Amino acid sequence: MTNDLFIYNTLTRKKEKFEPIDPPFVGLYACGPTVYGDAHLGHARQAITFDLLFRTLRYLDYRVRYVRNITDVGHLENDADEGEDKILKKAKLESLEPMEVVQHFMNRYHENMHDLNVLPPSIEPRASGHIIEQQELIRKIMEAGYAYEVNGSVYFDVNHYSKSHPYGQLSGRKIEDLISNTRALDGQSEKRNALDFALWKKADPSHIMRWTSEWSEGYPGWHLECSAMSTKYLGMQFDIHGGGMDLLFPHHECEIAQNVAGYGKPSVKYWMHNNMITINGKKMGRSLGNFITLDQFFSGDHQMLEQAYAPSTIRFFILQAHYRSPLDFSNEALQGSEKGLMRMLKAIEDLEPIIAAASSSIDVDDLVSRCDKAMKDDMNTPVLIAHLFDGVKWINGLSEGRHTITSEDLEKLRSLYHDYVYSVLGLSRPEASDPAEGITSDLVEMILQLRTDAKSNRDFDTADRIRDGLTTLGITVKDRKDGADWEIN
RNA sequence: GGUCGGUUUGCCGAGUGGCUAGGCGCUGGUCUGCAAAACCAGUUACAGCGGUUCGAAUCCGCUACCGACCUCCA
Repeated sequence: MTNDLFIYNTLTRKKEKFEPIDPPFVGLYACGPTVYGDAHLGHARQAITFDLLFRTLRYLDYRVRYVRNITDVGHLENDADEGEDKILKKAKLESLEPMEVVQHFMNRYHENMHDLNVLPPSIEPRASGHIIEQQELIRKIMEAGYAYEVNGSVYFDVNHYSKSHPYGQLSGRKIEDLISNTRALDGQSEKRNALDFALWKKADPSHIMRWTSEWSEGYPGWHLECSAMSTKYLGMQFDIHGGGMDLLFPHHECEIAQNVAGYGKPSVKYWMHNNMITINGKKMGRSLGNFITLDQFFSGDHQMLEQAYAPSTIRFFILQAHYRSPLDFSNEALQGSEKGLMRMLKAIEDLEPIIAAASSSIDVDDLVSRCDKAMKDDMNTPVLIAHLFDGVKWINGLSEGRHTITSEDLEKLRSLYHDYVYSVLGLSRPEASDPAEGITSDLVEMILQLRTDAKSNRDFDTADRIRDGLTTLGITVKDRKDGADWEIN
């Protein structure tokens, strides 16, 4: 089995063999959320995609430093807004300190990520904590001659830069097309060219989030933080930079330009982008207002949701599509994922009591290598999951005596599911967190024992009355040969 | 308008020039006092029209429709 992982590099538009700059170390950076609102399904996809990559790389024995930032400053509403950023706008609205808003939504984001079994990154830097580094980078870019100051604001000179460097390579754009298609917005008169983007913005008097600098009291432009923080923690050259496809242009394109202008060469070897979640065929996003937050999914409290969905169901739903394909939300699809996940998890539990035999009637090695191949093919989780479901059929066959397995193969099969389902895919059985759950459980067990006794006395009236009573309470009884299982609906 | 991508069976979604993706649903069956659950089996599609090929859903062209980005966005 080789260790060759292939990943799709947006920069070259090809799947490439992953070769770290300094093996076994891997530097991974992914653009995290802007914390001015609750996280929605799209944020989950971004986080899960790069969590999956983080887990996959670790599974392949790489030593990974994963940096995922928190944007807590500097995202301009648009250039015409003259100094009011999103954080600040929300803060005014709710009469809170900007940092309080940031803290609030950051905490909630962390809770959501925990629920989704997204591992904490190695470092989670915040833009507001790296103003010095960002200013440093602005100076470097100015020294190199690729930025200019106007009225206390500093802009990147895209036109000048593009004369000696390719601009638009990552997003596949041509500078001429960009020039002819860029909308002329109000308040851009300061810029030499409509394509130029802000590195530093002078704050207007009403703007409370501000820092001092040699140019003005102001705040950094929104592309700058990722350039500054990624290189601070991962070095001038690092392996992988990820984010949502919607960040490709202009955000990541600008990042490349900033790094080349400031540091002399590009910093990122592989660019990876996850696709969007759609809802009724349209991208789910804050700006469109058509999003469903993760909390709403978990509670079922949204008009479009027919029920609550467990975090692991959401995770499985996302992993059942390839990260570069769009994924359309629907209740039907989510319910399908819920059922499928339960079936998979049940099979893994059923793996435990299986007893080994002298020979195997199933080809475990083949299954292992198919799974391995799927995962190393640009993290093809839908195919991996399809293979794992093939194995589920085998496990059921083993449980029912239709298949046999040697102890060696059984061990392989158990680690296969443990490694892929739990460690790499990061799936888990939805756990009951209600403290009353334990007592409920004991009570139901006790009642069911009475019913089993009644059944063995052929007192089916009593048995049925007990079952009907439990059904009314929302407890489904599932008879086995030697008793009964149950679940709360 | 420009750039890029997509259109797969009831739904969600993989994939490849010739060989059953998978899940859900549905249908049938096994098990069961009955039911449910579980398990097993069945369920063969690739927008339209041309072309290349022994053979295309898979390659090429055109058409239709959809989406993303071009302004903050995961």
